[in-house]
Amino acid sequence: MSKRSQQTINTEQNRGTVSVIQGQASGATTTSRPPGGSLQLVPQLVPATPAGGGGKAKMKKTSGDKDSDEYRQRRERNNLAVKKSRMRSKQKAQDTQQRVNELKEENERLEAKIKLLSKELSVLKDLFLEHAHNLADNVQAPGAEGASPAHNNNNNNNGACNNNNNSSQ
Amino acid sequence: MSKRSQQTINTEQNRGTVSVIQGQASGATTTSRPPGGSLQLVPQLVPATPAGGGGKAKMKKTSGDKDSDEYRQRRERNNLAVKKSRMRSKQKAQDTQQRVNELKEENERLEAKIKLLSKELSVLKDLFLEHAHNLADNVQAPGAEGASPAHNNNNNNNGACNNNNNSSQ
DNA sequence: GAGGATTGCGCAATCA
DNA sequence: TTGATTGCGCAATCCT
Repeated sequence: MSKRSQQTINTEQNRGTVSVIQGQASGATTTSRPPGGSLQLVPQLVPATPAGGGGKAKMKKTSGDKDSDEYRQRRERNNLAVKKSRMRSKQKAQDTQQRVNELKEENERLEAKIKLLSKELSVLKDLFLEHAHNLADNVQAPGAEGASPAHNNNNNNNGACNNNNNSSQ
Repeated sequence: MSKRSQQTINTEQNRGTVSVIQGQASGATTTSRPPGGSLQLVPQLVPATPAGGGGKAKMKKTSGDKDSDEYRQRRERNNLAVKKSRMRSKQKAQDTQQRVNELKEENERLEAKIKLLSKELSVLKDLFLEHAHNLADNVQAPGAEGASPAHNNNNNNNGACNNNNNSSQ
């Protein structure tokens, strides 16, 4: 992650573009007060013109700082890249949000289905239980011969297997 | 929306304006730049006046453009607000992503549950069907004993176990 | 090592 | 008026 940025609000052609880098002073939030002449903390200056010596900074077109053709080209390309990147980033965020919505819907559908299945299951189980009871009752009555609850049922049951399952919600 | 912020592209005009890289503190942001010299310390004032050319430089402390005290204060506050806003934005995006993950997990759980319930239901239904068939068989062939493979149900019940399984969807 | 992709940051316009 | 958002450009990195 980058940290330092420096924005030079300046302009081309002024040969004096300088960037100052200031170390971070945490906590200092005060408004900068122009001190009479005392220097503040550590601001380090970085001369923007690497040109050697105090003379003329003469940058070639292909390497000059700031106003060279190449610089502008690079900046422009970067600006483009930045735009593109941000666009995609934004798009992605949007997609993610959409995904959340879809998943939420899906979840609701699934929950509903679970509810339905559960109800169905419950009904069937009840049916079974009821039936089993009936069998048991009827088995007890006649002369038992080692009747097991599940098999060999002499079931005289007259109907009584009614169950209404209306899964209503 | 905003469009033209000229930070750098503005051409000519201020000739000494320098920008500072400030870490985070709001402190000194201004700089002056003696044209040619090597900079070592940072005077806090901004020497270059933006209104160099034809305008009148009239900067009061409380309304001047660019270098006024108030301006700096406003900028600083805004920078702070921007940071805050971006932080929140980023946090939100992160949360959204997290939400997606959670929902995905939840979905899987639900799907698994559905699968389980479906299986259970299917088993019960089969059981039911089998039973029903047995009953039918025994009703049809009362004379025979030990006709059905699994159960030996002597069930006089006339079928009639009505099961409504409305499985919709 | 050149060049696109990201990212943090400050500015300014705009919203609320 | 003031904080919150948002688009934009710059520069430092990151990543190919």
